[in-house]
This record gives sequence, C-alpha cells and structure tokens, in this order.
Amino acid sequence: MRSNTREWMISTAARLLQQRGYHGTSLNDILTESRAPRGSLYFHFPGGKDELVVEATRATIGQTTSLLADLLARAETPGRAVREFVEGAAEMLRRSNFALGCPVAPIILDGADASEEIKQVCREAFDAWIGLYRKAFAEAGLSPEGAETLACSVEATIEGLLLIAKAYRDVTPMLRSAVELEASVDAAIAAQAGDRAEPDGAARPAQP
Amino acid sequence: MRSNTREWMISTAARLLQQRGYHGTSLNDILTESRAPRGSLYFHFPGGKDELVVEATRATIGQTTSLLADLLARAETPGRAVREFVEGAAEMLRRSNFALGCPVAPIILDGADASEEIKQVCREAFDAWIGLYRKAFAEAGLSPEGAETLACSVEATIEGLLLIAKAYRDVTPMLRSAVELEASVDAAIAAQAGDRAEPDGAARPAQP
DNA sequence: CATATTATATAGACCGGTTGTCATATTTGC
DNA sequence: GCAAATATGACAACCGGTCTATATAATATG
Repeated sequence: MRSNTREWMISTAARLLQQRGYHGTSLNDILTESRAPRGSLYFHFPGGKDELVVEATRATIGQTTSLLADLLARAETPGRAVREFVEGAAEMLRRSNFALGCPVAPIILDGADASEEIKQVCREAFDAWIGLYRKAFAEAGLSPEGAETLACSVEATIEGLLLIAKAYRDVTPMLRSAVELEASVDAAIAAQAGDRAEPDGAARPAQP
Repeated sequence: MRSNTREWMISTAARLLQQRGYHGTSLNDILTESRAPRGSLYFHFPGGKDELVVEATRATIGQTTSLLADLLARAETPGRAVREFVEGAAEMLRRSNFALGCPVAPIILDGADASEEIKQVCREAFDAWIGLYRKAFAEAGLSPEGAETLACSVEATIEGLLLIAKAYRDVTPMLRSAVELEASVDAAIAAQAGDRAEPDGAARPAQP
C-alpha cells in the first residue's frame, strides 16, 4: 500500500495552487494529477479542500523560507542575497514555462472567501520573509525602522517582479531590476553606516 | 426599458474581479449584484464571461491610467507623484475594507486558462503604467535604460505593496514604503542629473 | 393611428464540473 | 487470523457557464 499518498497530494496541490490560485485549482485536478482516488483525500484531510490548501501552502512557504535564509547567510552582502534570490525565482519561472511564481500571492488575491486559517498562513509567510530581510539588514548596520521599511519594500518589489514577469512571459525586466535592487539595498546600508550620529531616526528614507 | 444594463454589468464585474480574481468571480455573483437577469448577459456580451471580463478589466485599467497620468503631470517631482499614487491606492484599499487592489494582478495570477485576449489586456495595462513612469523619469533627466529599469521596479514595488497590505489588512507598511519610494526615485534622478558625462550607460543601476 | 419589424430584455432549461459523503474493499501490523 | 489503518469509486447536492425560446419596448411603415 502506498503510504506516501498524503505527501503526493500535498506536493501536487502546492504546485497547482501556485499556478492557478485557490479557485482555479479544483480537487479533481489535484486528484487526477496525483493519481489518487477521491475518497482518500477526505481520509487524509478531513477538513476538505481548505485543510489541504493550508498544508500545501505551508510546505511551499517552508521551502522558500529555507532557501532565502540560506542565501542571506551565505552571501557577501544582503543586496547580493536579494539579487540571487530574484535570479533563482526567475529561473524557476522560466523553467516552469511561467507557471510557478510566488506561492501565496495567488491565494491572497483570489481567495477572499477562503478560510481564515489560509489567510493566516499567507500572513505568516510574509512575516517570515520580511523578518529575514529585516534581520539581515539590521545586522548589516541599518536602524530597526530603516531595516523594517526596506525589508517590506524589498519583499514588495520581488512580489511585483514575479507578477510582471508572469504577465509578459519574460524575465528580462525582472533580471534588470534585480541588479538595481542589489545596488539599492547595499547603498542604503552603506549610507546609514556612514552617518551613525545623525539625530533624527524618524521617517528618513533608508535609500538615499 | 433600462438601457444602462450593460454598464451596470461592467462596473459590477470590474469590482468583483478586482476582489476575487477570474475564477473567484462567477456570473451568478455578477448578475445578483448588478440585479440583472441571466439571459441579458449573452445579449450584451455574446462572447460570454471572457468578453465581459475583457470589457470590465479595460474599464478599470483606463481609470487607473488616467489617474496616474494626471498625478505625474501635476506633481513637482516624479517621486512625489509615485508617493501620491500609492497613498491614493492605500486609501482605496482601506475604504473598501481591503477588497479593491490592483485590477489586473488577480487575473494574471489565477487566470492561467483565461482567454489570450484577457492576458493581452493585462499586459497592455503594464505597458501603459510602466510607460508613463518611464516617460516621466526620462523627462526628469534619466537615461532611457535607467528610466526603463526604474519604471519597472517602481511598478513592481507598488504591486507588491498592494498585495502585502491586502494580506495584512493594514496599509501602514505600505505608507512607510511609499515615503521611501519617493525618496528613492527622486534620488536616482538627482544622481544621474549630476554625472551627465559619465562614459558607461550600460547596466549601471539607476539608484546609487 | 394601426400594424409590422426590429432591437432589446428576460426566464429558465441544460449539461458539465465541483465538493463532500458513504459503504465497501484492501492492506498492514501484530 | 484479527483489528486497525488506508484505499476505492460511486453517488448526491449543488453551482458554473451557455444556450434557446419568448416577452417587451422602440421604431418604421402604410
């Protein structure tokens, strides 16, 4: 007896959700592609579609978080890690024929009537990613407020680049902006490292 | 006889598409909310759902494009216009209880199997918006390449900010990043205005 | 003014797809 | 060989998009 059915379903669902969002992914699609029968789904996921979606989204988010943490830990500068992450995402997008982008964006935008738990999982994803950026930026010398704001901007830019690349089915603009983003992040860090004694830590933009 | 049925349907569809994406918006929803009977749809839109979606999306895109063009024309600096645009979007998001974001993002992300024409309309939206930014940035002194790259980055950041704000149901981070974005854009323009005679116009990032 | 003709609007039937449930079969561990 | 765990596919109830037949308003025509 196949004991990995559950995992199969999760990974298939994760892939389809990433490609087509919450409403665009039907249980039939998942069952057909994972070659599992209908009833098995409700044995492994008594909560039905929403429970499966939560598990699948969590799994994808975990992978992305690990990758990002790894890149930030290894790279020479935070900006470099950001660029490498975007380049990796571009490669994934290209290889999948522009199907695989951000795992949570499609769910946030089309899953307005999805369960509250699903939305919570999506928020946790942003918490994790923005948190990693913030930590890296702060360790590189940015003020807490500057790191927070820049982290949010960086995450936003990456999300938007994935969206635009998918729309055009072309990663060229994404790669150009990635270079710019690297420079921008590292410049913001360098600038703040210069003027430590500056009095106002308020709304002053982190990028000069 | 009500002769505005068609317009009613379009505006209702536009709103719902913005909130729930392509698959998340059913004809039943549109018909119920616009208080129109079922059959009328296929009289006004013989192409069915996809034709209605195209019309509705075009309408919303047109409004956004006009607003953006207006802001860019009036504002003192391009960066200022960008900030004002983001602030306006944040206000719209807040007022609509975080339902109304970008009109094309949900369709791009969940409408993989939508008609080719729909995807084309979404691309045209980005063409228009990025084109407006590029023109404004170039007129302010940026090189063509720099303006193009920065325009794409700005559009991407705005898309991402809308997404993140919707996920958190909170526009605070969006507004903080908007201030940063204004500074970043205007700084990039000022920097390039300084070194006109620089030899390499290649992949040098526009933001110092 | 009466009638014919066209343009617009409406109601509801249709079929396929979607989710969730069930009774039953099969495997596994002991 | 037995009990628990898992697998299976048929089924019901519902919802989706599409279509056809009909009703009503607008306009033209004699």
